[in-house]
Amino acid sequence: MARRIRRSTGPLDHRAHAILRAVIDEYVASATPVGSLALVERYGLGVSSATVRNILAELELSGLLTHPHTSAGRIPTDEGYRWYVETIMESALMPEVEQLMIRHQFGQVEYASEHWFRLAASTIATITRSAGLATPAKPAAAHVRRVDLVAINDRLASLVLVLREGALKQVLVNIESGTSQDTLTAVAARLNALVTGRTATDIARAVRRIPEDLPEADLIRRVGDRIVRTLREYDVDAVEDIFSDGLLNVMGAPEFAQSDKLRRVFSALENRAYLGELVGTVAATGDVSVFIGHENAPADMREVALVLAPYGQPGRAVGVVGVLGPTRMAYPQAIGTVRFVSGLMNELIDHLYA
Amino acid sequence: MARRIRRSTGPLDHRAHAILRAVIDEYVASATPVGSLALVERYGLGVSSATVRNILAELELSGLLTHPHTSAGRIPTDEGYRWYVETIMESALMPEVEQLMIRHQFGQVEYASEHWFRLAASTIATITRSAGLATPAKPAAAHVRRVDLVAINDRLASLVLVLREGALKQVLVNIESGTSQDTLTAVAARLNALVTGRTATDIARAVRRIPEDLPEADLIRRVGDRIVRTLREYDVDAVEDIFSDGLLNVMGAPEFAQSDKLRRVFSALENRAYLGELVGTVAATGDVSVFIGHENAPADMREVALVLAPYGQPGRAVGVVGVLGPTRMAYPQAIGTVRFVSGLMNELIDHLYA
DNA sequence: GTTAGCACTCTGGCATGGAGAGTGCTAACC
DNA sequence: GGTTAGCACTCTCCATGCCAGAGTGCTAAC
Repeated sequence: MARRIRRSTGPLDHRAHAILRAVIDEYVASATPVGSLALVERYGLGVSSATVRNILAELELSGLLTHPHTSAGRIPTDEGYRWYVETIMESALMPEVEQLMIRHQFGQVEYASEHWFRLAASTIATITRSAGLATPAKPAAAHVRRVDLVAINDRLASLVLVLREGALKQVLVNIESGTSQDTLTAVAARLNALVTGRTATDIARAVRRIPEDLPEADLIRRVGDRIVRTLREYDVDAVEDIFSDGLLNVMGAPEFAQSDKLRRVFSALENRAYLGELVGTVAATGDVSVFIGHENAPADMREVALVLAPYGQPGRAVGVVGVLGPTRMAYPQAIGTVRFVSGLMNELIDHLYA
Repeated sequence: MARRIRRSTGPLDHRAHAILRAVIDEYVASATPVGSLALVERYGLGVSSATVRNILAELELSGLLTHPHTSAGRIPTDEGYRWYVETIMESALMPEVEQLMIRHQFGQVEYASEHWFRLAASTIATITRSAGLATPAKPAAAHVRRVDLVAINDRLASLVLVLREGALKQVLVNIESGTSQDTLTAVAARLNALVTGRTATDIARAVRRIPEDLPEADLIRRVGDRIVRTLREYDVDAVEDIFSDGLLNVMGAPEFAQSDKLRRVFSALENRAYLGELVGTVAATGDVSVFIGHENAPADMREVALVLAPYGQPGRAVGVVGVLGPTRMAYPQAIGTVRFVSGLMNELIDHLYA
C-alpha cells in the first residue's frame, strides 16, 4: 500500500529535464494542463506515456510541477519556471529581423529623448504581447546645466531647469509686478553662474552666500531657493514615472478571465511602491532579472512575472525597461527582447554622454 | 385579447417621471433590475405596486426603460438616462466640503502647471469612483516665447522651446564638433529675436530670410528649421495626451465582471482617436457634455458613459477633464464634480494669462 | 383611474448523470 | 533494473431537469 518511493531524493536526470522543458513549452503555448499522452505525441520522446507519468510524478515530488486536481495534467510551479529561466537566461536572444525593426523605430525618435522610454515600453509590449514597462533614465542626484526665467504675465514667471541628464523641470514663480523680461534674463544669467553643474546641496550653500547688495539679490535668492526645492523633490521622488503600455495584452490572457484576478494585477501596477523598489534593485545589477509569481512580495503580484533590465550609466542616469505578464510567459522571448531593448537604450544614453 | 393601449402616445405626466427617476436612482445604487414592489416600498409613492406596474409599462413603451427578461424588474435605457441627465444637468453641484478639499489639493501644486491636469484626473476619479480623464491645455497653434540651446556633449545640443502657453518642448540637435556654449548662446539669442511670439508658419518665413553672411548663419537656419518642424508636430498632434486615473474603480463595477467587457472598455480607452474627436467637440462648447452608451459611435463604448467639460481659454489653450464610467453612473455627482473641477482649472489658467 | 388577485414566465441555484481526460498502481516484459 | 500495457479510479465539464423566487401582465372589481 505504501507509495513506492522512486529515487525521489536523487538529482533529476537529463530526460526528466527534457520533459520538464516540454511541459513548460506546451503549457505556455496552450494554457491548459499538460498530460502524459500529449507529451509523447507532440515531443517524440521515444518512451511510453506510462514512463512519462513516472517522471512527471518525480518532477512533482521535486516541486517543479503541480496538479490542479487528481485527473488533470501537470502545470509548472513557480520553481519550475525558475529552473527553466535559469537554463535559458544566457542564450535568449532576439531574431535579427526584429532587432532591425526596433532599431528603425528608435531611429525615428532619436532626437526626442523624452520619448525613448515610452517607445521602449510600447515596443516591448508589441513584441512580447504582454505589458511593457519603462521608467525614464533618472540620475541619483540631479545636476543643473542651465536655468531660464521667462515672464508669463505681470506677476508670474516660468522657471525652466535643464538638467545635465537631459531632463527638463518647470515651475511657476511669483514675481513683483512690473519686473521686465530683461531683469529676469539678468537674474537667470546670475543664477546660471551659481548653479551650473551643481546639485541641490551645493546650490543651497551658494544661495546663502549671495551678497545683500547685489541688484535683485532678493529675487535671485528666492528663485535660487526655489531651484533647490525643485531639485530636492526631484531627487527624493525615487521613481517618478513608470510608463506602461499594452495592458490590453495582459487582459486577454486566459488566466485573468475573471475580472477580479485582473483587478489584482492592475492594482499591483498602480501600487508603485513595490515596482519602485524592484527598479532600485534591478538598476544595481547589470543584466536581465526575472521575478516569478510568489517571488514577488505583494500578494497582488503572485500570479504575474516580471522581466526587467536596467539601462543607462551607473552613477549618472539609470532607468529600467521590462515586461509584466502571467507567470505562464514566453520567457525566452521576453528575456531576449528586454535584453536587446535595454542594450539599445544604453547606446542612446551613451550617445548623450559621449 | 388585444393589448389594451394606454395613453401611450400622450406625454408622460409628472408621476411617471417621478417613478422613472426613482427607477434610475434605485438601479444606479443597487445595480439590479428594479421591480414595482421595491419602488413602492422604498420611495413612498402612495400608490400600489399594480399602478406602478402600469406606469412602468408606459415608460417602457416610451423607450425609457427596458426589461432584461419577462419576469425581471426594469432597467433604464440610454434614452432613460438621457432624460434623467437633462433634468438634473443644471442643478448638479458639488457639496461645499468637497469643493474645499479639492481647492486645498490644487493649492499644493499651484506652481507646477504640468501637474494640474493629472491632479484633475485623480481628483475626479477619487470622488466619482469612476475613471477620471484629463488632457493638458493645448493651444490651437503654439507660440514660442523663448528658445534655449544647451550643449549636451561635443556633438549634441538640447533645444528647449518655452511656449506662450507654458508648455515646454525639447529636442536634440546635432552640432559641429567644437561648437562652444557661447556660440550656442549667441545663436539662441539671435533665434529669440526671430521667433518670440510667433507660430510655425511665421517662423518658417523668417528663417528663409536669414542673411547668408551672418555669423553661424548655417547653424541658425538649421536650428530654425528644427523649431518649425517641432512646432508643426506639436500643432498637428491633435490630442497629445489623454491622462486617465482610477481605472481600478471601473474594473470593480459589476457590469464589467466578465473580463471581455472590461477589455472592450479599455481598448476603447486606448483607441485615442474617438476620445480625441470628443475632446475637440467638447472644447468648442462651454459646459459639461454627457455621452451615454450608444450615443458613442465606437461599439466598444456602448456600455460606458462619458461626462466631459472643457477648460482653458478658447483661442488660446484648451483642455478637457471628465469621467468615464458605466452607463449606470451617479450622474448628478459626476456632472457636479466635472463642472467644479473644470471651473477650477479655468481659474488656474486665467491666472496664467492674467 | 386604481387596486387585489392570479396565472404565467423567466432566472438562478442545485442536484444528477454521463463523457472525457488523465492519473497512479500493478503486473508483465525485455 | 527500468519500461510498458492495462485498468480502476478520480475529477472536471457539460447538459439536463427541477424548484423556489421574483416580477410581470391581465382581468375584474372597486
